[in-house]
Formats: sequence, C-alpha cells, structure tokens
Amino acid sequence: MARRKTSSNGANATRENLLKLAARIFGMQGYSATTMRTIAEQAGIEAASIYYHFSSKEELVDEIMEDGANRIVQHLRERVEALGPDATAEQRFRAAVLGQMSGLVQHGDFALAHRSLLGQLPEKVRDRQIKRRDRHQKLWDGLLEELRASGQLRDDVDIHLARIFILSSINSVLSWFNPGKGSLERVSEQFCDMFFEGVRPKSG
Amino acid sequence: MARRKTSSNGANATRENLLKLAARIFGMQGYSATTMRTIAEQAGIEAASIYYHFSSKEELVDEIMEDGANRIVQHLRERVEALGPDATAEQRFRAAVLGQMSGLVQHGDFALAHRSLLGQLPEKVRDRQIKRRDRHQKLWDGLLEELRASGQLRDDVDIHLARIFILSSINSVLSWFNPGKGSLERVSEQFCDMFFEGVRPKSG
DNA sequence: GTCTATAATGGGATAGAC
DNA sequence: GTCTATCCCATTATAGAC
Repeated sequence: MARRKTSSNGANATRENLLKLAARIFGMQGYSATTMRTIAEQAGIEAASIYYHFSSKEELVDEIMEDGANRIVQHLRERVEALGPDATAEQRFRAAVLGQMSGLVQHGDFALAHRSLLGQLPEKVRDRQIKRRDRHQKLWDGLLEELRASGQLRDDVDIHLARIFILSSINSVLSWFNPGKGSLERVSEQFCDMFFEGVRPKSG
Repeated sequence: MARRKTSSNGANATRENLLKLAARIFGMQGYSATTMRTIAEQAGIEAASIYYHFSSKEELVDEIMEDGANRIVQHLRERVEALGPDATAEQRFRAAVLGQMSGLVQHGDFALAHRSLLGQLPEKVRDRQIKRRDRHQKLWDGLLEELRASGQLRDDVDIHLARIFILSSINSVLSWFNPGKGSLERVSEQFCDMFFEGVRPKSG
C-alpha cells in the first residue's frame, strides 16, 4: 500500500501489527493517554523497538489516520462502482449507505481511531484529515444531487442538511452496532427507508 | 446547584470560572492532554491554586461531566413541559428536538467536553455517565412511543433505530452549527420534516 | 530487529509562607 | 485564596550493545 522502509519481511509484518494495535488503543484512550509503552506491551516488545519502525509517535498516528480514511473511502467507492453504469441514483445512494457502514465496521479500529483522534492531533496531521473529510462530504453531496436530478429528492430539502442527516446516522453505527446480533443490511435498509419515506404513515 | 465548600463568594466565582474554562479545554484537547497548568494559565492563576477548589483533576472532570449533562437534560425537559398537558405527541417530539439542539448549543463547552471525554475517563466517572445516557435514551424512546400511540409512527419502523436516526442528527449540530449564520429553529424544523415525511416527493 | 540504559522534559499533587 | 518551591513519577526519544 504505502511506502516501505528498506527492511525484511518480518519487519513489515511487525509494522502492520503495530499499526493495528496502536489504532485500537488510540481509539479507546485518545492521543495523549496512549503511550508508546502501552502499544509496545500489547505487541510484546519494548517501547524503544517501535522507533525502528516509526520515527515518532506523531508519524505513527499520522499513518493510522491516513490508512483508516483510505480504507473506508475505498470500500465505499468499490461498493458504488460495482453497480455498473446503469444503476439508478437511488440504487447508488443505497449502496453508498451500506458501503460506508460496512467499511466503518470492517475497519472498526481505524475508524474509531480516526473519529476520536481528529480533534486532538498535531496541527499538520489534523489539517490534512479535515481536507479529506471535506472531499468526502462532496462525494455525498454528489450522490444527493444525482438523487434530485432523478426526481427522488424534494425541492424544498436542503442538500447539505440532508447530507448531515443521513451521514450522522451512518457514522453512528460505530458507537452501537454489534455484528454478533443484527445485520448491517437491515440497519442500512431501515435507515434508507426512513430517509426516503419518513416515519409517518401514508394515511396519517 | 451542587454542594458548595465552606467559603466566601469570591471562591465560588473562581470555582465556576474554572469549571467553564476547564470544560472548554478538556473538550478541545481531551482528558490526558489537558494539564492543570494549562487550565490555571487560562484562569490567570497558578496550577497549585486549583487544588483549593478541586481535590484532583478527576474531581474537576467529574463535575464538568455531571454539570454538562444536567444542564442539557434540564433544558430539554423544560422545553417539552412548557407545552402543557394538551400538546400532541408530535408537538412534544418537535419541542424535544429543538430543545436538545438548543441545549447543546447554549452549553456548548460542557456538551463538547461531555461527548469528547466519555471514552477517556477514569472508570467510576465513565460508568455513571453511561447510566445517565441510557436514561436519556429511554426518555427519547418514550417520546417515540407517544408518537406511535398517536398514529404518527409507522408500524414497521423500529423504535430503537428511529431514536438512533434522529438523535445522531440532533447531536451532530455540536460539530457544525454556527450560531452566526442560520437559526436552530430552521435546522430543527427541516430535520423533523425529513424525519416525518422523508425526502422523496409525494408524487414520485 | 530488539534489547537495556538513560537523558530530558513535563505531568499531578503537596507543603508551607503570605 | 493564592503563591513559590518542590517531590515523585511517567513520558518521548536516543545511544549503543547484541
């Protein structure tokens, strides 16, 4: 995926392992509360050994943020594009909802880390992630404009508010969804149904 | 509001000031990254002086969490109960949506701190706040059940998912709403309209 | 590639003067 | 009620052995 240091295979395996472990711990405890010692302990090595793989705590967290965001956006894009060119706007929208949800859940450690760390980071790392988030929101605005062009979005609905409305719900799965009981497909379908039809009975 | 130490008026003013300042800093930087020295600096005193008002960093953050949650729930309850006993379920629901939103915005520092700190706290403090959140969710489930009893919530809509759906959107205002441009009344109304009617045109 | 040892810094908290 | 001075400990990061 990303650039590698000059090193053997064992080093890269350790590196990947450190990224995953660190993502989980950063996500649970926050940036400052997470120490290099704690990460090292989980990995079964000494803290100093981490510095062979990452030059600093900041570089480690930077890579976690990049990696996490990349994985989820890529997951979402693949799901939408897999529909092919003949899909309707609504089909694409529904695929995007499920796509983002399943991306968040599948890469849960990175997603949790990304969300919980955003506010707490060194400035350079944070600025890059905020720009990335803006691009991601534009992707969603595009999906909603397609929806409007195809006659599935009322004229009096504000696109930005509609995007906030659906994205808040999608992203909330991180805080409560339990893969053991319940399926994401069902959650995604119910959210989309509420989004399109509302909750009020038709013969109210 | 809460218990006071035996002290003069000046002490309580300083204490309140410390709570507010600390809430803002905790909310921005997280629990571990926020130092007693930083809080003291913002308040124009020395770090050691904080310990006259609070016995520890943990007690300080505990009081911020309690205070923040109390303020917002009370604000919401007042808005709903001000409607009187003859209000419809939908009127009560819409008042609750706007009530929670305006509570979050008015007590922004405490609300932000409460949200961003929840995962990072000493166990005892966290457990109490999680129980509080559960009670708050039951309040919303109650509002939704009233809605169903009054025929305004479709039978195939899951109450828990509907609660997550609307609460995620409400709570998101903390991350993006700018009181300078736009009114909460309008946001609340649009969210409620989308929630009840959906975004699809009636003659789709 | 990982270790031990350690440097340099900054954290929470306390003692006691004023 | 706030200060100065200080204790003790944890942190990031480096140096150099293996």
